[in-house]
Amino acid sequence: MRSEDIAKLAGVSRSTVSRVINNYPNVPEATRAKVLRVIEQYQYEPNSFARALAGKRTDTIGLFAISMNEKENASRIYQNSYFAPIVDLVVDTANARGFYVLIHTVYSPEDFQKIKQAFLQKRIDGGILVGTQKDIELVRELVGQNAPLVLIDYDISEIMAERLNKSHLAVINSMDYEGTVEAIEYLIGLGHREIGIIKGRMNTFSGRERYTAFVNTLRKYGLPVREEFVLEGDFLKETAYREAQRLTAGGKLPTALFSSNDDMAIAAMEAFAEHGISVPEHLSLIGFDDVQLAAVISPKLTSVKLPIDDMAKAAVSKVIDLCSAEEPTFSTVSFPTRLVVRDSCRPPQA
Amino acid sequence: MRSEDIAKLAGVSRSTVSRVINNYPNVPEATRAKVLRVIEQYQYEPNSFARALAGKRTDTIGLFAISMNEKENASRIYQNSYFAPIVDLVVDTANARGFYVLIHTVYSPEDFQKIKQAFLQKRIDGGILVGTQKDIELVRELVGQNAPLVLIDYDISEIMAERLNKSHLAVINSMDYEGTVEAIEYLIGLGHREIGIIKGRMNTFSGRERYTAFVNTLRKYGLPVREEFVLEGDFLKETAYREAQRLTAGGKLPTALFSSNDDMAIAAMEAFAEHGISVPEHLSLIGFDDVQLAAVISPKLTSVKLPIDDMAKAAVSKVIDLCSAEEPTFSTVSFPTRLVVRDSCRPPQA
DNA sequence: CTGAAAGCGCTTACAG
DNA sequence: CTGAAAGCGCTTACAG
Repeated sequence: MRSEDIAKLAGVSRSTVSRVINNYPNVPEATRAKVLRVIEQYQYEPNSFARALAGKRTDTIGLFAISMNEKENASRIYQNSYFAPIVDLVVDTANARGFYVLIHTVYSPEDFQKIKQAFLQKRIDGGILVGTQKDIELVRELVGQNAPLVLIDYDISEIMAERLNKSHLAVINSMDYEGTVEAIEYLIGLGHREIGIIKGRMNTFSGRERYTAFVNTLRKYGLPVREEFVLEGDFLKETAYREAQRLTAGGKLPTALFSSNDDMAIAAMEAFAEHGISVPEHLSLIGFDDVQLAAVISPKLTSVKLPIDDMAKAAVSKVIDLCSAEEPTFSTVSFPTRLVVRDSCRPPQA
Repeated sequence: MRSEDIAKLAGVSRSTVSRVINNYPNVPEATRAKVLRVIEQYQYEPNSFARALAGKRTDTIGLFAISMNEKENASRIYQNSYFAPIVDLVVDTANARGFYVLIHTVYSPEDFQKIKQAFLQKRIDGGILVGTQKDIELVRELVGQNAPLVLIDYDISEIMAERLNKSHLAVINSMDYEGTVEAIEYLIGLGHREIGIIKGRMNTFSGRERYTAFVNTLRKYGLPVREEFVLEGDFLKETAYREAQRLTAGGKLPTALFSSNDDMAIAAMEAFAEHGISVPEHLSLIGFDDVQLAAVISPKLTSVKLPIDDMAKAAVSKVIDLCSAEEPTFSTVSFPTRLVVRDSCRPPQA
């Protein structure tokens, strides 16, 4: 069934059928009704490729989850408490607004090509990038294609520096700096003076922000940043587990530990438990993200809530807006975080 | 950059460019190299819509997660321990095989139209359906379009009855019946004679299978199926929590409870805990699916492992195969389950 | 208000 | 081995 068939059946031309489908104003109600009746009767749907080829939008957006180096281990997208909700919310929001979403995971630099291809092949109207390693080169390339692009968790200063801010581009962030400050101040308020950190990925905006905020806050209160209490991390459980082991082996423990995300906090907690160090009795622990599990494990984890709902929804709104925007625009939003106090922190033992 | 431009640059015709792109054999190595060089130089990618329109495949498959009535509550796709891994694995497997995946969630009967549209609009080469409510009418309609279709968790006898088995259709199941039998026999072996169940969704093949297997196994061993120990359920936490409350309120408890999935088992465990009933001391509890959380909570949940990896991968392989199949074919696979014994079961108290 | 025609960027018989 | 031409199913100026 093609538009031509509908046209014949309705006794009009293809042009008119097209006008009805696209809801153009210049067609009399009678004609419209007649055509619509035939369309419904035959359950006609215009071929999306022909439409797109003839200049219409594809009504699909791309969602690219970048997760370098994570292919091998078990911790993948769906188990990643950060990606999973984003995927879900993006799909839902887009669907509700009549868009399809093409989803693709990027595990290696070669996979990046897939993102470019999706744009180049005109498969999508615009795209959302989330995850690590959104190098400025990639962003520049993508922006070069003039395709609407939304970046989740990205340092805007890079974009300003590259003068990319007059493109079809938007950046969605969370206020990680402020959230971390709140967390550290909470620990300090509890009386802690020996505070450690498990770092996140440093090739991530939020990872850097959380670390910087940690350091600055300690300094602000005149507390030392002790090297042996700074654990390397990459937002993944495995590394955090190993680092926590290493920390316990060192003999000396901080009285409180800030973990750059919940997944790592939970992994560290396991490592500690195995060495008879219990939270919060021996060590206060605070996470970031406020994933589902945080409220389920025992002790319940105190954490900084990431406004992931808002971020995902905003991302979809932004791409869709950008798709129909005439002029290049750059915009950026940061959503606030919030400290959720549970049972994993306590004043230090005397 | 269009194929015509490439053709000019390379000094050949569009036909030849097309032949090179599609890797046809009848083009001399020299010509191929020449064209390829230009293509790379300009980073040319053929417009996917034009290709599709001209008869090529779209190289994208659809993944439709059907989850009726779940929109309102918080338990959505990404938190659903069943959907989430499927989505992840399907995307990964498809991507690795060079396919894009269009993802769509279906929350209401109206949303079903979206599935049909995706096919009708020729957006996808084939589709995978997973979740509840895959009514035979929908399946029939979809099959009517002659589009490759893979159903995860579906009663094949319905398909046979409808004579749909000479279509581009495949069904992927798990051996839920056998898995349930194993679980119940394990409980019986432990000495339990008063065994209850939390039912799954009855509009789901696996839900029915698990229930039937439960009933049949009790009967087989001459044990009663006591109505008050049969709790209604829908695979979701909320309902299970409420039903568990109801059970405890009734005063009489079974000595063991089989839950049709882990999510409900965990919810029930919470409800019990609040009433001072602890697992496994007062009540043995066994789940189904073996989700991640099962090994994390305390007590660790004994569960029947669902071969979700195998299922998701097989689903992708199947759609892709069906896409290039000439003749209509029907096939079906069932992957075995496995009982994973942990700490939530114990012989009944004397 | 509405139709004929050109065009979107490919692929694929058809000739040669 | 390779090009000219038709065709895929739409949309959109252009006339009228």
